[in-house]
Amino acid sequence: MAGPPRTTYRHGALREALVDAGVELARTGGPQAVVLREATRRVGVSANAAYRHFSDHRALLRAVGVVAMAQLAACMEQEQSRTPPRGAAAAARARLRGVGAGYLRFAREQPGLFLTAFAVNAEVADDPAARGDSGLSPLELLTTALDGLVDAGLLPPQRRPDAEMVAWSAVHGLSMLLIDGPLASLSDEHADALGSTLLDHVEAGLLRAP
Amino acid sequence: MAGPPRTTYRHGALREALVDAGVELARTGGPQAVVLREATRRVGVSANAAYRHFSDHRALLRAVGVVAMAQLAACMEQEQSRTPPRGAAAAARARLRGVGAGYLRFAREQPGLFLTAFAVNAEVADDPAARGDSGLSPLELLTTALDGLVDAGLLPPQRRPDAEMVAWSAVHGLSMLLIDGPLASLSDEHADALGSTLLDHVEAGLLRAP
DNA sequence: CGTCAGATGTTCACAGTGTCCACAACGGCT
DNA sequence: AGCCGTTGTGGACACTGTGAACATCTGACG
Repeated sequence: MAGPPRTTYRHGALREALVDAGVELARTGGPQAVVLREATRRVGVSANAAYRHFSDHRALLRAVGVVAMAQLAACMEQEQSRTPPRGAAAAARARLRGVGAGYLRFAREQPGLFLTAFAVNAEVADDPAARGDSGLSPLELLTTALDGLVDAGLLPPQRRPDAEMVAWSAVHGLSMLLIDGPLASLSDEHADALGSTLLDHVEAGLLRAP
Repeated sequence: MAGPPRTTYRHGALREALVDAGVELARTGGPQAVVLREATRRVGVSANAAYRHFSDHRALLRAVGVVAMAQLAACMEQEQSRTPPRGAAAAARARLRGVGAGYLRFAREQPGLFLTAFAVNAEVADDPAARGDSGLSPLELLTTALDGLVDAGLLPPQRRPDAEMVAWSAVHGLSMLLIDGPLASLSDEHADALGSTLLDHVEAGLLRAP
């Protein structure tokens, strides 16, 4: 007499499923598109079910942001391991370059996720899950790369303080301008070239004059 | 016998009033806070009245963004006229510095408006109203300053291409990081110092080595 | 093995938002 | 005076986030 047993009960991984749905929404539509009800709809669950796993709509957005931040870190690491360096100094430079290149690439290839990561940046930055395979957050990857440059004797110690903020500002700003700023209509080639130029400038501003 | 004559009819400047209300909302709450119904409520008019002047909620937001962009330009101009320069070369440098300092100051002092201006950046950038007193948009102010540096012999012509994007990226990125990024909790003093350091780096990266 | 508490999902409900449509008032035109 | 386009109103709808009460499942404990 009882109806068919509900398949939605005890989903088992509702939280992950909702985050996945949210990530997909963010990927295609940015932070604005990650709407709680739509995520539950995609998972096939009632809207309020989400409230058993997230206190808030914002909590869901934050969880999506954490995933996005982790993917950013992964993208940076992937770019770092692209060209195996030879020589300690070259390796240190390549690691910084990888940080910047990965950042820019992620912003171009996944603008929705990129924006989502930074829409909740302050609340996500130090989440233990917002890390890449190496266990480092994007900021830590940058910091590590800069420390490596100091160790290699390429970055004068007196220029080390706040260097991450200067470098980060540059790539972050360019990313924003490329995503929906005045540079949004640039071709991929020009955008790549501009990214390269920008990274050159950053290095020029930081590294010890040869 | 007819009811009291309506004061809301033929408002005369409803569009401006709605934009003003929207600006106030954006100022205190950022782009998210500029909600159409609240703006009409503040003006004392029915919600649908807005649709006689804006096709869309987004159109209202865009109008607010234009005002914000104009205020950004004004802030930059104000900073430029702060310290009267002596000597052509120093004047050229001061103009670039003013561009960057004004940008950073506006982002710190009016984060809501700053974010609103860039929330709709692509649709606002070339609006004729998004200008300061000099009639120049923020980007044009920067371009002009850089051209001035070339004329003054301080910026090597081969480094001129894309220089605005490099410079803009730096200040824009720092602004974002200061507003709701990992630098949001910085004291004003530290933020100012960091801004100064960043502008130093930008200049160092651009200008001809002495 | 039966029962009961807590976890998890559902339904109902409400306020708030953007937006559409039909209507009303005003004011300048002929 | 009379008409018509402009501007504002009222009501309605779909959608969102969110709270409260209810239902169902599951694991722990007797």
